[in-house]
Amino acid sequence: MPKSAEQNRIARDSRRDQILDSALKAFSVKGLGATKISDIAQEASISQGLLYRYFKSKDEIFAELIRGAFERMNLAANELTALPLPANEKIRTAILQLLQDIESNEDFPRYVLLIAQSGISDSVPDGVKKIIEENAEIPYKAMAKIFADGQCEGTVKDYEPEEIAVLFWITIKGLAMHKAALGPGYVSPNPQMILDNFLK
Amino acid sequence: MPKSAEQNRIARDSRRDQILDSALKAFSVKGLGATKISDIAQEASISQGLLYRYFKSKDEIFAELIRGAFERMNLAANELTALPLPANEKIRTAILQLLQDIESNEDFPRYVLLIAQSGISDSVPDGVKKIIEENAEIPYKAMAKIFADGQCEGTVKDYEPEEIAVLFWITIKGLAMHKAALGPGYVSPNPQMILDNFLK
DNA sequence: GTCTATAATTTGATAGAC
DNA sequence: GTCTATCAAATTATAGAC
Repeated sequence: MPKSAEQNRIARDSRRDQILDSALKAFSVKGLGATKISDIAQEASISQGLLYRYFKSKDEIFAELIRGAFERMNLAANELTALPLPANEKIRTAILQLLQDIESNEDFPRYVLLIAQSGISDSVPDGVKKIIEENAEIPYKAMAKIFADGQCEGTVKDYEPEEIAVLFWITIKGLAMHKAALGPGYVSPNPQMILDNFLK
Repeated sequence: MPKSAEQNRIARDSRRDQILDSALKAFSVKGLGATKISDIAQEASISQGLLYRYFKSKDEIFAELIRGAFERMNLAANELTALPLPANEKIRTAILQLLQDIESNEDFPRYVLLIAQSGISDSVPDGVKKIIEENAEIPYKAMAKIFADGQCEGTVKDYEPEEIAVLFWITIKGLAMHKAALGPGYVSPNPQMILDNFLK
């Protein structure tokens, strides 16, 4: 009995995901420019030629990963904003969740690295630049709004909400990169110390 | 009259410095793997061939930059430690100086980026890996000591000194990278807000 | 000291067999 | 769908002229 169209699609998607996952590992460690197509193929345990059945180029794989990273981040930001909680509880929830992700979700620091690298490098493909421009500010604005709400509620420190949001995200990015650089044996910071930076 | 040996050495050193400076610009923006020798030569306005009169390879240039970066950082850490001030004043001095460097010293964020990239990437040359291993902990230990002193003096928050030191450095690194990613028009954070994270 | 030209190598992408 | 073989382009590094 031949495979159904549905089965074919699922198999194809799973192969695609496998390649994307391998590419994420490679890109996050070596960067876009230093990652060879052969690195990705080897990590995915497939031949170099087969990879081109699923993606047209290295840049396309990279763009797909960045797109996915922002999609998840924006989804998370929206969910957080919509939570029926006072601002200080939203902040507590966000920090605990993000620290948890850094600790135990292997892909999370990789995505952070990917976005950090893309924002800095000017040698990313044009398509990716556009994605970054369209999305880079969203998480900052989302958190700035929550911090401003918290100030109205009297629970958040009295600095400019935009500045607090910058501090918030560079702390998260910094911790993710710190873990990526130092590996599993890194000094995991007390979540209360992080919360302390933002809440009264 | 022929140039003296001394004059020759100075001319040679200045050319070397010019190449290193161009390489720092290129590496910090594109990363080690994506930076081509021709990029560096073009940035320095010299031919590709001439570059090889001063450095054996791209890796050698990279190693030289990393070596220099750690040298400066360790020097600064030692000077700070030796300052005849109470711990909270040392911390204030360090933060104000580092924020100032991020703002107005163009090379500073570039060095931060360089070290951040080298710590994460596993495709750095072996010589560089050794330099990183030997030096990576020094700034963390120096600041942890100062925070511990400050706790004895009653001016620093009561979290683990090692954890505070991690938070300190990821904040600095994060701000440097944030500026590098967003360019001159970035949101510059209130220094008092940063200080607030560490001092009682 | 400096450049141009080029050799040698690496790498991205394609073609064709199974 | 998958792999091996191969082409074409890019890149490092060297050689030789000025």
